[in-house]
Amino acid sequence: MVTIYDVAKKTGFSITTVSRALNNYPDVSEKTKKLILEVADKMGYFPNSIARSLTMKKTFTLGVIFVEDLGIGMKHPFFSVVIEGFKQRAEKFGFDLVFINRFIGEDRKSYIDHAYYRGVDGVIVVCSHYDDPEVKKLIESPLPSVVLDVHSDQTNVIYSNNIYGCELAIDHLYSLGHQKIAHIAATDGSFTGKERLKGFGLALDKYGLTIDDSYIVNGGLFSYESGYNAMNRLLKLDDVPTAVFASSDTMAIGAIKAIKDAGLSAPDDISVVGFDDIELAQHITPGLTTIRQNAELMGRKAADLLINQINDEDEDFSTILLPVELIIRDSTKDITN
Amino acid sequence: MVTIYDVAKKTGFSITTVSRALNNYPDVSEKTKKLILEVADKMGYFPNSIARSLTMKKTFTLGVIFVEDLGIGMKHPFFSVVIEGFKQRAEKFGFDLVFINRFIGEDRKSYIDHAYYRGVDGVIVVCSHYDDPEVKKLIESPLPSVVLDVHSDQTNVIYSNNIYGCELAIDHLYSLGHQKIAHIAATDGSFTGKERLKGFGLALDKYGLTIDDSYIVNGGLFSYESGYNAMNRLLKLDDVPTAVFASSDTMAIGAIKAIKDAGLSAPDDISVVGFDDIELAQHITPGLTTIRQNAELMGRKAADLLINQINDEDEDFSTILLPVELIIRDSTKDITN
DNA sequence: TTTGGAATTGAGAGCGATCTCAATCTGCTA
DNA sequence: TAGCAGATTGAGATCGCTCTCAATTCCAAA
Repeated sequence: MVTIYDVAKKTGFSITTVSRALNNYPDVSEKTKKLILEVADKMGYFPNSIARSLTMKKTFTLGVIFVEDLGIGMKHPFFSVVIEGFKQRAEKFGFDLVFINRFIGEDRKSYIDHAYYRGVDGVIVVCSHYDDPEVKKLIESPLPSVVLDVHSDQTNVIYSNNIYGCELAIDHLYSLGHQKIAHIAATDGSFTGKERLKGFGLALDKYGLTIDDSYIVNGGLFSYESGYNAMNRLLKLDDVPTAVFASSDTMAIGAIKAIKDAGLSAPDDISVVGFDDIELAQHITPGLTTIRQNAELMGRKAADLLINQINDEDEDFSTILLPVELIIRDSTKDITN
Repeated sequence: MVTIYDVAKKTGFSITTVSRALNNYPDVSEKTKKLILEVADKMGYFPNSIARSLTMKKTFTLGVIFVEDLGIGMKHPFFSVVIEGFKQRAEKFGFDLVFINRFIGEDRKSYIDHAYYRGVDGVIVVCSHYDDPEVKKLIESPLPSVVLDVHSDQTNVIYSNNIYGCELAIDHLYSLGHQKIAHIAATDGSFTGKERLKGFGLALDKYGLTIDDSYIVNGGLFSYESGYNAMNRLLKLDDVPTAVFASSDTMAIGAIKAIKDAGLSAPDDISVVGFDDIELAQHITPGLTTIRQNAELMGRKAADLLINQINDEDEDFSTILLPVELIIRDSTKDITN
């Protein structure tokens, strides 16, 4: 590795001057700057980020904290898209991504300790629980952060307009003649699950539909199995609903499977609406009608917000509400005639 | 941030001794070690990885290099699973993952420059092209590396038994009575694409089936669209094949779509076999018959190999061939009766 | 009580950069 | 030609840690 010392020796200037030239400071004469840059380039010099970080107390790395119960990590169909958007944007600004876990070496630590240990300039927290104490600690810490799918005044947050998304879903089902609409809720303590449950209630209210408790089934986690099991419970009801709104696409896909396994058809017997519009939604049969969240945009916005916060220390915290969109495919059906 | 100096001052020992105690060196008395550890813990001390890296020339980070033409990055249905396996394993050994791109700040650099800039201890190269010059440079460099889906004697490599996988696929189709078997090849310059094309040829040979050139369609990239377009070309043939073996699941799924769009059915008119067994494969209709690669295992093995290489500098390079498995679902059909 | 080797501890250099402050070098004015 | 401001350049500290080598302490054997 060629260091700044090597360049200094070769050019005859001091390391100070070399450093200045390399960083394009104004107080170096054009002539020497040109010379130094040339030599540095010829020698194949590039800075050592570690050494630089030590003095500057800035690493140009962003931490990714991925809290989730499913244990699927990067395989998550929605959040992997978010991360990719985040990554591409962050890289534009020269930031690299580091995954933050709860360990330092082999010792169990908190996320925040690990983030400080690595010296990341900021973190994005993905898929967090509403009241995870570690996330709370992190949000309240001075470390710049942006948190997805949580509401807070103490940091930057981004989430989709879940409430409106639910309204769109119910509007759609209602317009198709459905009145017996059930909800497969995610009650894993996530903000998203709560919001969508709330949005479901509000939307039913809008049409004066009564909310039958037995029509709200606790799906637990946002998983295929949860959706499958929840749907089976709905199918056992005396008065089976004609439509189901699931809190996520994964759940909806599980629900459709349960409907098929019961010898019924979606959408002929039961219409199903999901939430997220993951890649899979368009490929399954029937194509899943769902509420699209713009995952890529979520990632990009998160990067922008976080980097702004890092650069302007006293920037106020922002809350960004992203638009959602109804995507009509084949899992919902008009039952008016 | 509490540093080693703070702990030294508090305990009255020198930083040398504190460092030793913290790192569990044998040449500190039990008494002082215990005291130092206690105080450090009470003060909330943990090491600064940056400073440590600067002296040790080791960062305990692994670089992830994700070269692919599709631009989908972490959304890749197969490689995101590999990365997740790699990540979980690496974390067990105290390594964090950093994504390596081709930039340093805003300047275009090579992957290897970036890797050195970040000081990663090793890199995993995913989804690389057979003869990408940058990947080649990296493989030949002294930086420990493990490369997936490439063959090389100059570094550690891991890939699935593609040839055998093809044999399994053709065995299956042949046993169902198919003789007119086409291949949607990936000719994007990937090792995998080449191997599978070769494996396809070998398997046909085994049954003495002639290889009709028009039955081998150049799919280009491993993408849904490639599969779709390639299938359309096959459908235009005078003698349409009864079975298609696609070089990847994504392509196979695109092919099935093309078959449907042509008013035909998979598997009733044309049987389709994929390769990879991505998550989607089990959820689409018809469920995709495919050759399963163990992506998670691939990631884990990669981590083990890489970390071994890092720890034992003069370890020989390994080539690991992973087993594959035929997964029969509904996209293939017996046509003997 | 010496003594010598092992155990324990500490001083100081070094990792590769940035940054402050001081020194030197310009060129222009008086 | 002296003086001075502004432009260039450099010396040395610093970031937080590890590591080498030297110094000190300890304790059992002589």
